[in-house]
Amino acid sequence: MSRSTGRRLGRAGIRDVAAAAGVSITTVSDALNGKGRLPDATRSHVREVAERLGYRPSAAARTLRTGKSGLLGLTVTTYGDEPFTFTEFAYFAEMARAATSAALARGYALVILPATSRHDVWSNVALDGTVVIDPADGDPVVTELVRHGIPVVSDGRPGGALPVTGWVDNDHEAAVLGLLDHLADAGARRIGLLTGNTTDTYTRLSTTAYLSWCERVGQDPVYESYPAHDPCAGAVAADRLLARPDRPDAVYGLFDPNGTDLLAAARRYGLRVPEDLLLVCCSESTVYATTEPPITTLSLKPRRIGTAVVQILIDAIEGLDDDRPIEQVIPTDLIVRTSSQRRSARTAINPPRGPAGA
Amino acid sequence: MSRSTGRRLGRAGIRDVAAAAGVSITTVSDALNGKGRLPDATRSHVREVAERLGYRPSAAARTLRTGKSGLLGLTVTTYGDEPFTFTEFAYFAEMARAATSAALARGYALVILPATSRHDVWSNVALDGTVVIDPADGDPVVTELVRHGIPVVSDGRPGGALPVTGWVDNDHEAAVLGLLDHLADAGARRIGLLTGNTTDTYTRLSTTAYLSWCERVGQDPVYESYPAHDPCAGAVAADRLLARPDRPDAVYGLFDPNGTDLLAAARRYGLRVPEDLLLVCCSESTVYATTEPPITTLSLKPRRIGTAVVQILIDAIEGLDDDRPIEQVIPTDLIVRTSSQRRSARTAINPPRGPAGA
DNA sequence: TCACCATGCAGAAACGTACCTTTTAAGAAG
DNA sequence: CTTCTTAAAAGGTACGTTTCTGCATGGTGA
Repeated sequence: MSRSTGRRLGRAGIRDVAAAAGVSITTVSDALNGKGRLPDATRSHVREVAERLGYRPSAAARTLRTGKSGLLGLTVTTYGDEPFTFTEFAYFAEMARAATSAALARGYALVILPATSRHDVWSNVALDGTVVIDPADGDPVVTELVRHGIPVVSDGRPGGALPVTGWVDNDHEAAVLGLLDHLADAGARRIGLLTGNTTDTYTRLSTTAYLSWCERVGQDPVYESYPAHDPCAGAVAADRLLARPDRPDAVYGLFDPNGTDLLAAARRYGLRVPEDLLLVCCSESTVYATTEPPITTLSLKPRRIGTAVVQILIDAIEGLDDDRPIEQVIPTDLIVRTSSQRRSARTAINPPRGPAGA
Repeated sequence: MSRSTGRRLGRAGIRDVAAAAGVSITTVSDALNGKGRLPDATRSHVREVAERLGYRPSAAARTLRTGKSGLLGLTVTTYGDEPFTFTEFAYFAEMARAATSAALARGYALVILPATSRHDVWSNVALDGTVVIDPADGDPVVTELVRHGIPVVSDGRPGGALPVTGWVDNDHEAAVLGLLDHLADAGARRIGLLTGNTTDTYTRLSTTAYLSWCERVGQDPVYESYPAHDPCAGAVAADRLLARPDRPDAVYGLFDPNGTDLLAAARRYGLRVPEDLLLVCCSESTVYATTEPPITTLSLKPRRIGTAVVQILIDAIEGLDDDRPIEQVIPTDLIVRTSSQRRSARTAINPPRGPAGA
């Protein structure tokens, strides 16, 4: 009845465009989507009419029809008790940014979703695939998604035989070993570790790599751990580490804020960096380039990871699986600054030197 | 034909649940959505069957039918030439995090979208509403959305008579004036400003507030500006500012990294903070609590802003407009630390809390 | 006994699009 | 003139829900 003439109060639909252009619905659809075989005259005419009516195709209808929504989930698992720690550290922010850019470049958009969510939120959005950051072993959400045929690519090697479509990760063991060697080369005799008591893959692999390195070189492990989600706990743990009787002469901090925390702690104990204490910290933040002294950092290259994860995911969605390897290891980057460079790597470890004049 | 028996290869639909449960589609829908009038026996039976079949309602179909997708856009305008500077600073990360949490708590999810995007990405996702961070005057995307009846709430007072549904912002002028007064109280005679040459509202308002303050107290303005999207330019500009013949004895940096940049520049010129130079910086980062010395920061309270923006938006979507004011001003928070406290101002405010002896 | 009503459920019409199939028109080849 | 080929466009169905309307049934008050 009121079909061909006036829309009630909603947006203009494809029918209205067809009526206004004097063609059929099929023609409009084909003209707008560049399909079918239509003369350019018809095509441009339809386009013009659609533009004039302010026609915008219904994403829901298109998704229903085609089965593709153009949406990718971005899932962040929670650390500790925090309800939702998205972008808790610079790493996540950078990674999410790169993933968003990469997705957009291929016509997809990212939907931010928490790993531990009520079922309904996940059901209410049609996802073509999902990126999972650091999934827990046997994550029920991931299992469910894969069971329903939705591709899942994880940032971080999945544990517990999680059936993901692919993953991207750093070689954390190699990174830690290389970093510890670097500190030892700079003259460190006893290297300490500031780590988290969380069970995520990154923390676990890094810590075990540290322990195995210690065993290899015959050093007693010296480490303090703390709940990574508590910002204050890091400073306290840093203090604890430097207060130990077996105080280390070099420290590696696994988390982003550890660098400034350790620097502050060193100051409180009157330890000079790098003369009395070598410092390295895993961080993506640029502040460590301008601290006093600048601190050596290990970058996990979140941008490359975010990009790679999305590429693999979209390839899987579009059936181009053979393009790229399903598993990718991104090299880390040790940015060496003053805090890990002892002036004389070979001479006495603690030469009494006054501060260089201005 | 092959309708009631076997789904071809896709997911189980509501029809399959109805058939398996021996009821009608209507009954399944009502049972699962808690509508209609059904005895609890039927309801639980249907739920059980649906669970057994692994039934997940199609979000696309539901959206098409109801007109509500449960998705909110989160739009970030670009700074300078950068293609997409999401979470360039800690502010965005925190704000996005809070917005995501708030949305999730009310059953919505956020879709990250760039302000300057190809049309098709915006068309491909059904949005119930959109959050826009710091929209440009007369932003075409915003105009288009509003014209299509989609609620838009902005973070930042919209300029150019942009027809948004609502907005949330700080009182930037008041914040800057209060901060400058604080520096003057601490003994500053000539306060400099490190600012950006971008045209966004925050930069503009803050800069003009600085200029009017200078005029009021009769001080010549001393400022340097730089392209805020270039990380290196900030350090250079900080250096420039302290190299001027009319060197300020206090500086306010508008952007997050300015604090460390200014601190590094001060060190290069042999200026002690706060003795020779008072420092304040607008930042959400926690690193400034542990720098040497700790730096006073102005927090814009991104979490409160993110939460408020989402609440207003969802209220508008659900027609609860009368609940909250459509425009909200969030107070800023000046976190006073050593860098802006001159000794003579009062006695020692911060007794050095060294760790109690080992 | 007869309305009458509440309860429990089923039928079927949308929602707006994409695409498969069919029709029409118009030349070209026989 | 017929038949074949091809371009151009129309018809109609399906995607999977929600929801309006309506049909039974059985108990209740008059």
